[in-house]
Amino acid sequence: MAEKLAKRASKQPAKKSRVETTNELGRRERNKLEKRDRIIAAAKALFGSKGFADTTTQEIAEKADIGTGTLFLYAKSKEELLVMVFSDDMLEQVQNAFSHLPSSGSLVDQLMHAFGSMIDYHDQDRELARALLKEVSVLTTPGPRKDLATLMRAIFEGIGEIITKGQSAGSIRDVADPLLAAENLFAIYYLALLNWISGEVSKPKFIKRLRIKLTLGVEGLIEPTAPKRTITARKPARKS
Amino acid sequence: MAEKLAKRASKQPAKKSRVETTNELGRRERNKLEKRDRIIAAAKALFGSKGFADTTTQEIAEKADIGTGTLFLYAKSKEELLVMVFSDDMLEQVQNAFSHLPSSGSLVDQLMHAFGSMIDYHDQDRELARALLKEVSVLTTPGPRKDLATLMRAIFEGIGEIITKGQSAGSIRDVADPLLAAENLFAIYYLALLNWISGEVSKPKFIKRLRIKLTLGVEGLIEPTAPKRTITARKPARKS
DNA sequence: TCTCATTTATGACTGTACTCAGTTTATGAT
DNA sequence: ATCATAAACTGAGTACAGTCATAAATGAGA
Repeated sequence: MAEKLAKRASKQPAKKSRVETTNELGRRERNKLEKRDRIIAAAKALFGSKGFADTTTQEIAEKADIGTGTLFLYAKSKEELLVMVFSDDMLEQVQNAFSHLPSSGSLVDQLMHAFGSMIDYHDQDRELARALLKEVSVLTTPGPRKDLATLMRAIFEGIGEIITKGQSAGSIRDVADPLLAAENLFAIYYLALLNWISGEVSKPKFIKRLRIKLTLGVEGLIEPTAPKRTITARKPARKS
Repeated sequence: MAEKLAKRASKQPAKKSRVETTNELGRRERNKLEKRDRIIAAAKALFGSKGFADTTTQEIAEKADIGTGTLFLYAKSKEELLVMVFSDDMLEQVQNAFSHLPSSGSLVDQLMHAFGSMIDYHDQDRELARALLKEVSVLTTPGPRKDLATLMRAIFEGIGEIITKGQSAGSIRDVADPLLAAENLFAIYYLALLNWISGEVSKPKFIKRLRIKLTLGVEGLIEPTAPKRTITARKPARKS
């Protein structure tokens, strides 16, 4: 749930300034928001029951009680609509995943808890997840781009926090930039997810393997006795 | 170049056994192969000149001198055709990237060389790369699946070899499974690539950041003084 | 209240990916 | 050669995402 009302509330509310009788939005904005909600609700319902591919934009428009063309004022394409519909959901899911972490357990355990929760989410509807991940992997339109950026920030901050906890507990190096490390660990998760959702491996196998990969990602590849780390990129002698 | 002739040569050549006048394939198979080549050539040319979105399947069929319907006997969809067309190219590119690695240079330097070469490849035509990566990220149909699997194996083996070299040189831990590590490092590359191709960051920034991320990935997050590594997943006390 | 400009909505229409019923072509057997 | 069977091909037709010219709704100013 949580419909996120005041989303694209306004570009410029122009100049209703001065007396401003109502703090609320004008009829225009209210209608638009309400219509947007109807569209999202209709699309979510249909995608859920018939699947993404088998749902036509006509059907969505009909169910949302708007004209066929109107739909495309709210989403530039069917795919963008898909992202629009589920980005709220996913954000909520992510916040949920990071909010009740097991206070005990290793760094990897904590990561697995968070990722596991996201995995379960996608596992609810594999077909939909496939369509969604495909769309989300390469985004060009600014609307969904922004939504995804928000989602990613939430994820990276969540992971970053786990890492920071590990740092203050002493098991994690301080030089490791938590945000950067978060991106790396997420990358490991994401690619494993894509592979899983594409259908080759079973869920338990995927999860087991993910844990091993994350462990390796956390521990690194270098010999513990090897020379100290260099966090800034180091340019070789010279060339080109 | 390199058209990879004997690809999907045959399922079961039935039973031309016995006398077998020609070691070569029958007219049927030859026609099919030749047609496939024409299709790939036509598609590649058109995608290159007009872009993926602006090329119609009609045009491709026309240029390949086949009927509109015939095209879809060779590729289930326009997207699958795209993957078909470029998976050969990419494999070649990858083999090239890993074949002349700088013999000197750190592990990260070597990785950057290989990935850099792939990045340049995608940089030739961003629009096409976007379409391709989007399609490749989530694959369901078996044809492209197999092609991608081949590609990935080549990549993982290439990276794996770099890692193995590092192991025998002593800087890399022996317990680290090279294949697993390769997957992790590739994941870091791939997500950065997706982010770049989606248009947010500039190429130099992307490359610089990638190097830092890979360095972090190689060095890991744990305090060098921390307890020894556990490569097998370790189950917590109990729960659920 | 009545303009009038601007924003939002609409559905008939268009372009195109993909299908399918019918046709052609190759092949092995006689 | 001739036939029977199966494999491969074909393009007219279909379904549907997305467009666009026109219409309705809204709100600001008079």
